[in-house]
Amino acid sequence: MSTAALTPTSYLVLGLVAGMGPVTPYEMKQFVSTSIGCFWSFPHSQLYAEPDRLAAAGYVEVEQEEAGRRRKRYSITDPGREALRGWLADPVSQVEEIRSMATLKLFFGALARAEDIAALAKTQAEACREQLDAFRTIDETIGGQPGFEFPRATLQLGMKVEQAELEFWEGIVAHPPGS
Amino acid sequence: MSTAALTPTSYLVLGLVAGMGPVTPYEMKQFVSTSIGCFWSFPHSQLYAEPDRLAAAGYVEVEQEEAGRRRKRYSITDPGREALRGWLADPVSQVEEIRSMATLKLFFGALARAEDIAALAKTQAEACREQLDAFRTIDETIGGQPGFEFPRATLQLGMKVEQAELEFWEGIVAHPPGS
DNA sequence: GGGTACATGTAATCAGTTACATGATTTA
DNA sequence: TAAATCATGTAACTGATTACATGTACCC
Repeated sequence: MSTAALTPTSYLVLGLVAGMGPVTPYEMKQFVSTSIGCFWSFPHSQLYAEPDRLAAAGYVEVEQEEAGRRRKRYSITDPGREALRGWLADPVSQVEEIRSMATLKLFFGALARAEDIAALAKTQAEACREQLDAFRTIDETIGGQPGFEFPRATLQLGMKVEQAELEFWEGIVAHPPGS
Repeated sequence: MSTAALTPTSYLVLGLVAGMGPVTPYEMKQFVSTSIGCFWSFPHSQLYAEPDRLAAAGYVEVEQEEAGRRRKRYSITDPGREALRGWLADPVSQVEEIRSMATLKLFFGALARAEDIAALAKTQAEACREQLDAFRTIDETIGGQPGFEFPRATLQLGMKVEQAELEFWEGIVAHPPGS
């Protein structure tokens, strides 16, 4: 039971275990791919490594199947529930950085050829449109299903941000900087 | 001269060296803190480690002062310029994920107390407002200075995204999900 | 001339990614 | 029953962060 600080990934997994009940890494993987994965993706190997780290810290319990695939199934413990509660009760006072390659390239636009920047902006605008469509599809699929209000809210955020970025890149296409 | 793939940080440093001419890590640090740092921050130790990695790959040259602080000063080479050009000419077809702790907490909102989510939303809205103000101040400082059109454009993106996030969190404050 | 802030770097650690590898189940 | 694919993991690597450590210049 170490006291090592938990990472965002830790809380993500802890939240999944808390919300999904006794669960295997693969079940989490399935769920992630159609939900959180939209705004916080990671390789499935994390879903095998992190639960064991959480178990070592006493935040989850593991039970392994005796036969067949010998799956490991994780459940949250009281300390885990408490840690999750504490994390959720601590509001985030920082805003996240954009940190995108596209923005980085735009920043160095003066070193690029004008047509490269134009292509960048067009490609990004198109990517934003596709992402926006994908979000809308998911949003319609979820619909008004009870119990999904919060995931749905994050989707709304994704759409708002994507819309803003789309407008920005369209603006760059229409009026390239330094011209 | 290795062929290891360059990371985003590599290109960031390469772009700085290309744009600033023969430059020391500290000078890059100074510049970053008032520009790229807004949307892509990192510890200064990277500005000491990465140039040496780039030098090993032949993308930059290093010259060390003989006396005093024995600073290392880096300049871009022809292969480096070519690598940077190639990178800039390759449009980015993916959009970046949100990947923020605040969004993660909102996603798991059903496991939190209602007042925690309210506090989260209020705190985030306030943080967005402050960030927006900071961006506006920088924007006014840069003003219409020639040669800063591209960095300024990235600032515009930051403001658009921040504005969208602000509206979103204000919406959560006004109408909490699942109520 | 001593303290303080600025400037410059190194070392150790580690989370996250990449790549690999194998077992179980389905389907044709 | 062969092959494909689904499911489940492990091992190695490494970029990024954290923490440490020291040197230099300036100011009172």
